[in-house]
Amino acid sequence: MDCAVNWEYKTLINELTQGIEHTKQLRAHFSSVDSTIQNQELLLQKILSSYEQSLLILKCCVGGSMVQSSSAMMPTCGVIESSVVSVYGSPKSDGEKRSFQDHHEVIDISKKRKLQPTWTEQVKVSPKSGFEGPTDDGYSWRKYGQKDILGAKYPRSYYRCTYRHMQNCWATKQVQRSDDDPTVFDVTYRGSHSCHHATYYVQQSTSPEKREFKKEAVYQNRQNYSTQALMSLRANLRVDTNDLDKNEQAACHFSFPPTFSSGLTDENHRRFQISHVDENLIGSGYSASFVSPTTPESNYFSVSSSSQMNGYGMIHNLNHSESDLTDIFSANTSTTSSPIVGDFSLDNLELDTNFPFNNPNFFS
DNA sequence: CACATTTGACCGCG
DNA sequence: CGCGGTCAAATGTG
Repeated sequence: MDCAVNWEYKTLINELTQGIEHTKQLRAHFSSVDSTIQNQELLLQKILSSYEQSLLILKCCVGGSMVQSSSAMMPTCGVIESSVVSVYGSPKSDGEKRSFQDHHEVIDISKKRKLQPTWTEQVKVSPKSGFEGPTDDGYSWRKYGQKDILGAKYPRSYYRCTYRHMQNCWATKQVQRSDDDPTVFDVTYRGSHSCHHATYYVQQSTSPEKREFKKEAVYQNRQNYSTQALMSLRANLRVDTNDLDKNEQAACHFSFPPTFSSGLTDENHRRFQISHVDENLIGSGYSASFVSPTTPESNYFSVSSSSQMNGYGMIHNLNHSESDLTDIFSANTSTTSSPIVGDFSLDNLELDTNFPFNNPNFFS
């Protein structure tokens, strides 16, 4: 399947290009008075994300031979390019989708859905917030259903990304109030965002009451997270960030690429943690083991047999499988490529920038 | 009018 | 066949 190889190749190029671009931006930030630490962290995360994805692609492709992976990866590595994304769409409606629905692909859809990484967190809301549910988490969600669940006191709400159609973002989440503690909501996320709208609080399209909801806690969470993420990055990415903390001023722009672990949102907490799991799972050098600190009054995470707990008392339930890779790839770059910067050298990164990324022959 | 939410119907899976 | 997840028409909201 040539298109799969092609996709992998393109994605790889794209990711590495982004990595370079973001690193360059980061370098600019280091010498900029206007740079905030958050900006720098964001960029670092983007960079890391790009390299992680590239690594994963390489592992997928090299590990199990390109030919094999082509057929195997096509569905699972989540081709979310606009031309193909409809595969993941509703089994009903949309003539566009039908063109992809030969027998194989129908199976793939179902597989894909199942294999999408899911993770659960418990979000405690303060009673004064009115028990409306967990606040917005930096993404725009649109409710598409509600169900009474057997044995549960409260109905479960289903949300999908507002930008599902506009940006082919297939992230969904389910919110269910805990039976025991009505101030606690179980939020199950499925799939990761490929949209560009994972903004802070700027362009919220959620309802006003939601917007009001617990922003401070989330914000604090993000801040803490960012710091931790930065620490981890320093440890894991081997980027020389010694000067990072020195620049503290603000020039905020958030336009997150739909990469696996970018941005400063809660959502990205989760992604980092997933990547940590992937490391164990895949046995790769996947090294982003971010921890997600939290404040007692904000988010906390549930314990279960499959949970991971970090040093901050934050726990994630991660239902994962090898095909978590899927999501990494499905979170793929809808950011289209930034230009390759020829004169940039990543002195502190252990990456050969002379690598012939643009040479298709490398992959053949 | 353009969104978002609600809610009953539908569908696939176990 | 029941349950959970999703769809989509109806309704609500700004």
